[in-house]
Amino acid sequence: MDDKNISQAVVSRLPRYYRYLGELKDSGIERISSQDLSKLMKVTASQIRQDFNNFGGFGQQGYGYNVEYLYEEIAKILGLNKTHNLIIIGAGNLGQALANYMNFERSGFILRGIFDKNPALYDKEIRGIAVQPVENIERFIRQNDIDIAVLTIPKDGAVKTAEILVRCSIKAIWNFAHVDLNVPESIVVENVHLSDSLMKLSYGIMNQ
Amino acid sequence: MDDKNISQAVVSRLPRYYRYLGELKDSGIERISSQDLSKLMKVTASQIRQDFNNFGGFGQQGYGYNVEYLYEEIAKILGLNKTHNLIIIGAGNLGQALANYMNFERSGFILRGIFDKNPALYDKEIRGIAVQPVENIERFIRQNDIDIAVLTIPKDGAVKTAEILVRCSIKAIWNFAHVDLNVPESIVVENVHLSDSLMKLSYGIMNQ
DNA sequence: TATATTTTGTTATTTTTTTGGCAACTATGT
DNA sequence: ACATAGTTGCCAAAAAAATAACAAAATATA
Repeated sequence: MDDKNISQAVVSRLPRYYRYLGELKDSGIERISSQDLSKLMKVTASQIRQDFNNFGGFGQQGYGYNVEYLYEEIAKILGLNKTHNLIIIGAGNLGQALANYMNFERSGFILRGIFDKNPALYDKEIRGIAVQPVENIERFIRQNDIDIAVLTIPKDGAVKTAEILVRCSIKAIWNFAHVDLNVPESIVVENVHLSDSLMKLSYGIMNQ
Repeated sequence: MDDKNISQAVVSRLPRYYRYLGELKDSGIERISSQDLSKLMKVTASQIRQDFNNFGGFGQQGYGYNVEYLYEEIAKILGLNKTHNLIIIGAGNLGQALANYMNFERSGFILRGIFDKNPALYDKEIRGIAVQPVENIERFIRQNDIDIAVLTIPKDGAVKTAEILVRCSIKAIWNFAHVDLNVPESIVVENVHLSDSLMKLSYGIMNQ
């Protein structure tokens, strides 16, 4: 199904398709054509068909796409039918916000542990999970089958912590630190550089 | 300086250049060639030169680029030499995290107000700024020269609030809600869809 | 049932983005 | 002062991405 080399551009668009299809499904729409979806999403119908056809033919001529079926297929492509255990490293404002904010369980991402280097936080519980010392990270990952580490610590700590995560053979890092992590190709890194995003917004203001 | 139509791909890379140049500057490096920078950043030297040349010739043959000069020029391109007044709408976990987390002032983004619809938060102060009722938004924006609204509320509220922001002629919206805002072209919208990002990460795990 | 309409999957074309190549110019060393 | 090595800015080529076009197949309609 998920073949050779799908371009990053295509993958980036999948979550948006998934979001729109979810909304269509929730509002009881059974089928949709690429043309109707293109109007809704403000992209070309051609792009929609091209994107889906990277993963196989999900539609039917003269009919269009079955919303629920397509929704489920995209979920599979994105791996949302599997569950992932994750830990948050850095229990500061952002770490706590992510722990509370994201509806992890509902979407298959299960928060298993929270870590910080500040002892003042060790008696604190977030969503029923106690904050642990960072020294425990390595053992915890190995013992609890953790796939994903969320890095919400300052950049110096992030680089050092990434080295630990590499040693534990973590599968993926969701990196909120303002630094590029240098890890082997086999480890997935998804960066969320909020300051980069704000700078792009600033550029946008400057240029109409 | 900021000419006709710079592609979004180029603009997206500017904050990363800015980050690397800042680090070079802080470590006392005076000059750098596109080739050395390309090794550091793991992109091609050709792309670096092309990107910079979209905005003018910042380098010198046989010398390279002066780090501090280039750093400042990129700051200007991104509009970081100007200050922007912003408000946060939604004082939940994420809104509070952003208020505390981002070093707004240092980077020219000045937090002027925080709004929420929950009265329980109105006596609360975040970074010395009291949380206000959302009913105040329109007047506050007009009276305090607000450029940017940060939307950290659920999607239903976000769509309705965006309509208010359009009426106030806000310049830009930093949107953390899981919905695409439908606003006039003249208003800059920068989306941070965290769940999209997590889905991309999930896809990455699936496909090695 | 026959016909017109809709709509996909796929190939072809166009556009955009990235990379390569090089003349012109600068710095440095002798 | 001169030669050598380094480096940009820009143009050309290549690669990638987006869009258009259309045959084939299904649905809808009369």
